[in-house]
Amino acid sequence: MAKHKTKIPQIIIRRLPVYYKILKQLKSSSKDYVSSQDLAKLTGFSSSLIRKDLSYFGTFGRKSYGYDICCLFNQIGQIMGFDKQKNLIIIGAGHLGRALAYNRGYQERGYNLKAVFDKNSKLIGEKINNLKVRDINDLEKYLGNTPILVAALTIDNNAAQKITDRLIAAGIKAIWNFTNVSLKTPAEVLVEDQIINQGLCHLSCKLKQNDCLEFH
Amino acid sequence: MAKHKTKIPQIIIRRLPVYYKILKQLKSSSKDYVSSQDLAKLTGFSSSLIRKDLSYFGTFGRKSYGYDICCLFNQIGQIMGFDKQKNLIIIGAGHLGRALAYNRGYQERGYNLKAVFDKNSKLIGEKINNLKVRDINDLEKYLGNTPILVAALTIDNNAAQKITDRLIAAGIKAIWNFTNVSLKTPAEVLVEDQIINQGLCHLSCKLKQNDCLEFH
DNA sequence: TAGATTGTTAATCGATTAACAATC
DNA sequence: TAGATTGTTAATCGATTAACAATC
Repeated sequence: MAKHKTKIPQIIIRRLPVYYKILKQLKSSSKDYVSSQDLAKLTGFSSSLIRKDLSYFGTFGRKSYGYDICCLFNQIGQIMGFDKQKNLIIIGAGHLGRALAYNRGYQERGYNLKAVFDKNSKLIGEKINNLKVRDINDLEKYLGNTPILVAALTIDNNAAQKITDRLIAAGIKAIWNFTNVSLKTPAEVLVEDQIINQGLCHLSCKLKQNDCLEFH
Repeated sequence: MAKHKTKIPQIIIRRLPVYYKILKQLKSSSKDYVSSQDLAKLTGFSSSLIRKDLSYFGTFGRKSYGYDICCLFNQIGQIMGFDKQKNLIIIGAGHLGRALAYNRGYQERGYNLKAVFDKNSKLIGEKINNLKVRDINDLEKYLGNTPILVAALTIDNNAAQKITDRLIAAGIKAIWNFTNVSLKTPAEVLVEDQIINQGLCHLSCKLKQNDCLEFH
């Protein structure tokens, strides 16, 4: 796989999971190769764009055959770093934290869910998907003993920045942020905002444009 | 508010919720006006882009003052259709469906959560956030009696397309899709894919670029 | 071979930024 | 008034598409 000194454009990063998902489906089909035209039909992107995206990382295709499905799947997995193990914790054992604890899809992407934390003493000790809920007061102690890269934040908005500061002080490298707070972090700490309600905003906006909102 | 015959570009639609969120925060501050420069600092977009975006919908600003915070907040809410009531149901009372049932943020955007459905007889009748879980077999009957615009889909992948077909046959106009399936729908039915694991993909990709994955 | 399909270049399209007249 | 800030135009930048030589 070609290594790049320059950063991968954000816009390509956003398409990689789409390719990955389609290729995963194709893996269980009888075909070995897929052309950029086939991928265009399945992704909605143009075949030209797909070839351009893929050529950004190296030359994966075989002229007149297309792309080896398994090979490309693995390559894209590697480009996204799925072959590297990443330990993950969840902060907040509420409804959303709980749903995340049951999320499938960690392993496939190289994530290991290691712990769930909460401040509510009624929840501490409870088992969620075989993980004991830990006391948030033990956060620093835990992080001192276990190398954790990523923390999912599913807590109240008003506690978000405080916990973020503690996580960063304890060496966390990335935050998967489900709160509505725009977290302040040093440049080297990654934040991925996962705003659930954004989907509702987009739908509302598009429903309005389709004139579906007039008589409701 | 200026009405447009042409569609709002997707890229602007994606920024509207960001403006909305920031303006909501500003509303509870002591200021009445906000300049495009202030908004630039808060959103990360350039002031030029912000003025351009807003001018797309009309002229909201006041030269030398900036934008009236409350007025702009309401305008953007209207542009996104938040002033119109939209009934919503959730299909699937698993961990994710449950989390969605407890989601705050519906009302503010004009959504009313009306019902939760599941196929599991053990769950049917249970109360989730004051909503009784209904039998999926009663879906058509229910939709025949109650006008519902949007359905959130939090069910198994292998049931997703089948339920989608039933929802569309019963008149649903938009699907908030939490499954991993690329749903096939008629052009006039909106689908908003909310792929939870996409955030994990992006984080992994960026961690790799920051060389955080080497020794884990 | 003839047909298919890649990888890449050049052309096009669209989005962002810079700049500034208008004006509060 | 002088300073601030919008709304808008023109310039720039970046992303997508079209086209095609290379080649399997």
